[in-house]
Amino acid sequence: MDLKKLGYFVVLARHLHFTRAAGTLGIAQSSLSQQIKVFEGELGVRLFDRDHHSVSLTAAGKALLDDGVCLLEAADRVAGQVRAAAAGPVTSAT
Amino acid sequence: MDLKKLGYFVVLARHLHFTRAAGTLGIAQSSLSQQIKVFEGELGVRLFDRDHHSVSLTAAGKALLDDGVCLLEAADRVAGQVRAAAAGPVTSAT
DNA sequence: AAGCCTTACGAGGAGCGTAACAATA
DNA sequence: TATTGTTACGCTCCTCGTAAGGCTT
Repeated sequence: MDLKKLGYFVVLARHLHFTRAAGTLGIAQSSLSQQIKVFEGELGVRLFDRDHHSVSLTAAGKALLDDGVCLLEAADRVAGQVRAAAAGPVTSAT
Repeated sequence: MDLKKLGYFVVLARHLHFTRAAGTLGIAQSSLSQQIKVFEGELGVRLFDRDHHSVSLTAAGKALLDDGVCLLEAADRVAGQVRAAAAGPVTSAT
């Protein structure tokens, strides 16, 4: 489970549009296509149904969108807490 | 926040011994040393105090050990749930 | 013709191993 | 000297971008 690819997935899941999602992420659209495919391969699950003119989430994709966002936020929070712990090891209160 | 490096950190934090931790992880000891250093750099925090014959957790390291394990487990759980969602979209009960 | 996703191919960076080095007991 | 952690160097794989291809409207 790679957090980087998970982030790509979340952005794409919100746009449901490779070109725009790639723009948001600041990478090429083809790279996003590749990474999503790799991510699906790693999970062994198809996350999106892509027809030539419509991208939609599969059931697995919907499940991952919910939990994935939480996971990403949790990771961010942990990083912040670690930095805080290093800066000022507050025992309990202010 | 890279989950792979976080996993390395957790194993090292439990062994408090680079050589053994590297053995557990199945990588070279020097590689572990490098990855931990990179990880510390990414977080901007020192995780371990290393003397030549003793490795110990800093305050930040201890904080990360607790939360990091949870994060890793959460990531694992999410992956499992996604696969389950793909296999059998159980609405509520059996 | 225009828009959208995918595949092919090449460049750059990250991760890893081997080897060499420094310090402690 | 044996053990432990760090640094240097080279290799391999992964990620990304550009270019070309195929399908739909």
